[in-house]
Amino acid sequence: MRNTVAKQEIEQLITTSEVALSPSEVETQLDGLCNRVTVYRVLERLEKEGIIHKFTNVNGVLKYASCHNCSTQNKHHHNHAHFNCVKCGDVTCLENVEPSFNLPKGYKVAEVNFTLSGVCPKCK
Amino acid sequence: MRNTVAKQEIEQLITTSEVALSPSEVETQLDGLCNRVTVYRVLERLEKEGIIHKFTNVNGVLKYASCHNCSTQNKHHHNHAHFNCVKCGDVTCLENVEPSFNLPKGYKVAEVNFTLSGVCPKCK
DNA sequence: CTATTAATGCAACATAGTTGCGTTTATAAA
DNA sequence: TTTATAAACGCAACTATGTTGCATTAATAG
Repeated sequence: MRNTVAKQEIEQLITTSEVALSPSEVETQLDGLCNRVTVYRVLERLEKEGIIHKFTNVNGVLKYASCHNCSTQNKHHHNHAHFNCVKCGDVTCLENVEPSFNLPKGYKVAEVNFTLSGVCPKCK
Repeated sequence: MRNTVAKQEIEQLITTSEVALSPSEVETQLDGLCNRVTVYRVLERLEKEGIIHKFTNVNGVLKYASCHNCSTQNKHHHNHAHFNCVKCGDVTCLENVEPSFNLPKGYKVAEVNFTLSGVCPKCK
């Protein structure tokens, strides 16, 4: 992947952000640095490279966040929980929260999307 | 809520369906019985009445499914898992699968969205 | 410095969901 | 049974989100 200006800026934005960002939020924060389509494409590529991960919030909105732990492990996985605050709207990774569950036989799980909504500590 | 034709048909569709349905899937199956906007509005009302529940699949697509267990309990809750098969595309309720997890202090959970993707027993 | 091709911008399109408003119709009351 | 009322509906228009094709630009290897 080429080291373009758009890639640098978007990667920095996501990795330094406290909260997960949607493509349109990224676009807004870039303030015209690049085209809307480029935002989608760069985010897609960053995710393929394993630099960031994606998931959907409780409303079905696509969100991206950076990985902090996964790079140190053998296998990348993003099965941790995400929290969607209904007051401030922030979506954050709860990297240490992994759900446990018992599936019926016959199901083969590839991905886990575990998003909680409610009130975060800041808004409490 | 008035007992309209659209309400009857959509309620029956959702409750008899083996899989969760999106608004557009409902619209297709109704085959012109009512307007697209009506589908959204009826689904919304059915959900408010607690007859059906909604959630988003792994791709962020809104899905509706009927409640089988919750009406017999004191409190309605839809914290069970949903399974999204990547082969057939079906999204089904796993009504008996509830995730357990340990949240950090300060978070107050209102809703749980727990969607697994992978291969279902039929497609295995 | 040059060639290659990844990356971008633009325009156009597709899908999903929402809103306002005039009309229809289920339901309760006369 | 008829009538009044407001819920429910249809239509049109709009916003947001995401995608695709293609010509142009620019990062990088040689």
